[in-house]
Amino acid sequence: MEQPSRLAGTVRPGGRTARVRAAVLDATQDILVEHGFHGLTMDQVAARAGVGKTTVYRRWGSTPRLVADLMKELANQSSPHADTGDVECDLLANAVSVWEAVTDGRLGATLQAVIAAATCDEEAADALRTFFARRIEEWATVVDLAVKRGELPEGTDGGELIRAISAPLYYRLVVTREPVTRWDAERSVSRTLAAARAGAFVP
Amino acid sequence: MEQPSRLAGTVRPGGRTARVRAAVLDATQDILVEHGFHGLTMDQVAARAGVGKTTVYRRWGSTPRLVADLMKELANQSSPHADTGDVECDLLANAVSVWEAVTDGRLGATLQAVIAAATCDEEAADALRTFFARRIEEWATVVDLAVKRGELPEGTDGGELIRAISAPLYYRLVVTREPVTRWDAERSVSRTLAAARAGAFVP
DNA sequence: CGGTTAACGGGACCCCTATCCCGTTAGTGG
DNA sequence: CCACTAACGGGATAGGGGTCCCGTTAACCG
Repeated sequence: MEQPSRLAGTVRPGGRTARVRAAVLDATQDILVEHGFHGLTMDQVAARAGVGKTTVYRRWGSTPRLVADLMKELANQSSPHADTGDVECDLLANAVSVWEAVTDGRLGATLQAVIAAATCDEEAADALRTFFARRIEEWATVVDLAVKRGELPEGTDGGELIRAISAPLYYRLVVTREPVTRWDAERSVSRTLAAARAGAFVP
Repeated sequence: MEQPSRLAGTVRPGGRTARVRAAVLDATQDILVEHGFHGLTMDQVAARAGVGKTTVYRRWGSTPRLVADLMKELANQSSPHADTGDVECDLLANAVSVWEAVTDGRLGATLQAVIAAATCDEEAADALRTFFARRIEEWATVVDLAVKRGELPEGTDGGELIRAISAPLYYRLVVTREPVTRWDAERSVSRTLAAARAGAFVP
């Protein structure tokens, strides 16, 4: 149930271990797409990945921790954003990437699974917090640059602005469960930008 | 597993049935507060409510449907909002009521449970959609009144404005899992209002 | 290339949860 | 007040997910 102790003996991160990890994480994502988080069992993951059930339990312990590990893996594949020199373009790129992530079957299913897992597992919640903290921080830089260029008021809080852009999209996805369209992404950008230009993001 | 057929024979909504329903829903909420949705089992609900396990299965069938029913019950207790004659006041009241709902142990636990249940059960998802659709519609009226008074631009979309106010709060609660404060509620109002005054909510 | 041992795999076991059967209780209508 | 039956309750059963034990495999190191 615990991650195996790394204190006694030597670690072996070599070939087989890495192969097993990849197979298990892949199988997990497949099952999430097909059955969602509620339909994810250690049993199925093991069978699908072609590994022993015991192995999955030993290394991950539970489905929430499995999903948390998957999220950490995806967090590392974070694609760097473009900096076009125009805030509206940059922020639209951000909103659209959120929309795509949420719409895309594979990534969307994983995101929703982590959100579900986070409600019952602190490790999954941490993975989620870390993931978004990093994403927000990355995108906040384009706001800072826009402030330097004079496109937005001095002192505009970049992190809060980025949050404000994706919030309506996730709100529709998870809370009100309304369809999320590209149109929603575009409107969120223009609305948030209107508030920002009016100085609403300056504390 | 199905709701018992109401076609053959007579329905008996009288004393005992209503008492059982109330006891079960109460027990459900208690368990949600203590253990969350993942720790909710039909067994515990039955035991806690002091009713037969069979009864709970017969009338609700699963925990997501139990939670969905609880949500419908709470939706009917929807408290009407005040209309102070000042948009900012009204919207602040809205944001604060969301903040309180999310912060309050009992209601907050239930809300998060329904959100979790909605990811794996269509009935729970429906309950959620219905609940929010109604709430949004109710509060949208204060926006319409403000437009009539000339406080906001003609054509402002009330529903979207209300969504925009609560979105950041739920976003923090469910997605980024950051703490939600009254300060967040206040900022959300002022930012959304700034965008609205700039005409960002006029299609 | 061969010994050492971390890591994996198969299968038996166990507990918890869902389901079923049937006897009992108590609303309902006359 | 009585017959009727919808709805409830207890207990026995079964199925599936999780745990454990121990033999096997293959990475690491000299």
